[in-house]
Amino acid sequence: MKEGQSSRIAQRRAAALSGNTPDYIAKRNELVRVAAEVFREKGLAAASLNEIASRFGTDRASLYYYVGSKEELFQECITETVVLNLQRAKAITAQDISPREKLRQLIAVLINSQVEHYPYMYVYMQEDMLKKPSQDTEWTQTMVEHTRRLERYFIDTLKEGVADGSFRSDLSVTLIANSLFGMTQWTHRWWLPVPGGSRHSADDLIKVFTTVLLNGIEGADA
Amino acid sequence: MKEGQSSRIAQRRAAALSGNTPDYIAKRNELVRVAAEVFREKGLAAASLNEIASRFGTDRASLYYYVGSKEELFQECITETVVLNLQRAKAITAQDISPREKLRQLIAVLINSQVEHYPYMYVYMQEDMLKKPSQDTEWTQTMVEHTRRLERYFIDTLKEGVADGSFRSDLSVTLIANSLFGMTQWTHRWWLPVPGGSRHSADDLIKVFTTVLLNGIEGADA
DNA sequence: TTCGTCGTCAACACAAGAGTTGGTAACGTG
DNA sequence: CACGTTACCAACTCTTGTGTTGACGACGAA
Repeated sequence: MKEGQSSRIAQRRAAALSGNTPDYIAKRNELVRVAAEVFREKGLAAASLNEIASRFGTDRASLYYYVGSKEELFQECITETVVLNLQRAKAITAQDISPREKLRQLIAVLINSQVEHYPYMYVYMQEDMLKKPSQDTEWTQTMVEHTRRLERYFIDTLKEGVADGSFRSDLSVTLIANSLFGMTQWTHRWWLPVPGGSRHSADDLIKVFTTVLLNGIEGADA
Repeated sequence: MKEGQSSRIAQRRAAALSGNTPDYIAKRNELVRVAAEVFREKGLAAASLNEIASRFGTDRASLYYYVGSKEELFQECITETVVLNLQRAKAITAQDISPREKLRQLIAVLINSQVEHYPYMYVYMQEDMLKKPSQDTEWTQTMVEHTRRLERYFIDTLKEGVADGSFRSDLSVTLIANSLFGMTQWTHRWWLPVPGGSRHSADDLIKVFTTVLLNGIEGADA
């Protein structure tokens, strides 16, 4: 398919999309949801449109009535959640509360976003954005930028805590931030945020992560 | 290719392998090294034998003189390192030292293995073993088993520390172990263990991870 | 020099998957 | 009931990638 042209199915898709009918939108969202599940299970490359279509209860060709390409489907899975997380982090750091409380809330954002948008965030975690300098599309750029900004909120909060004496100053804030991301993001490998998926709740994770990070496991029983 | 049969190239490969010539072994190892790099950059599914062969400086068909399949190549990248880690963890926990010191050494094992066997461990990190219940091969089973055993050494050490009062008892040791794995394994996303790859050394990471985990960031400057 | 094996590769067969086409059946609306 | 829209799909093309074949030059040993 050439640059400016669009296939017939693309035209009909555009028409349906601009028509703004609730049914169409709803079904498209449902498709994205199903796709995200498959992406999570298989990874981007190994997930086939055949399987997605099958689980969606329709034919592979029909997917193109809702979405232009596999890549678009993947991107749909991610963008919304990332942007939302960014907004939340911004709101949290803007509050007039202690760095410790900010950090607690920031950690909660990461964990909760996995619950709320399950399985969207899983997809994002698995596909390494930094690993794709080759595909230097505008979308990729934006996502990398968003990730950096999110990281920034954590680092700024840590620095704030170091400045006011809440946090010790002999450890690199960058390394601490990465420790923190490690704890929270790695959950995608062992924790299923669905009822019955794990014997630990989201609150359990938030409690342990914040406790370990803020107080360490050496403290006396609280 | 049918079950018991083997292609001609497979026969010649077997012959070369049993011949035990140092040159052949060395070149095969070099191939595995190159393949691991590509796997790390692209992921298993997206890495093509074409690219691996190209970087290896030969034709794709020639790869089959050294290795039977893409999957075999992938498995070669992983097994050795995992087994070595397991041995080290066993030796560490068998020592007559404090749980704290055991934990410190265990963390060092994880980080150092990333340095020594870079980029092998990266590959292992990216391909989720637990995500492959479909391909229930013997090798997969073994790897899952090894992973569990490694986890066991960490959990046992944590329990030991809880028992002797070194560690607080109100946090799930499972969750703590997973926090710890998160910190260390997530490094594959932001840290390059090569000279000039990062401004943080392996020892920097080990120090911060152990400090954060054992003492927490709230302690006074040590 | 002759012969074998070593490492290589051009060329092929085969499979899987992405994206497109040109329809069609169903269904609501005039 | 006629008609347009909606959602769908059988069947195709095209691309990419894996694994195999058969042969060929190089090089060392007899």
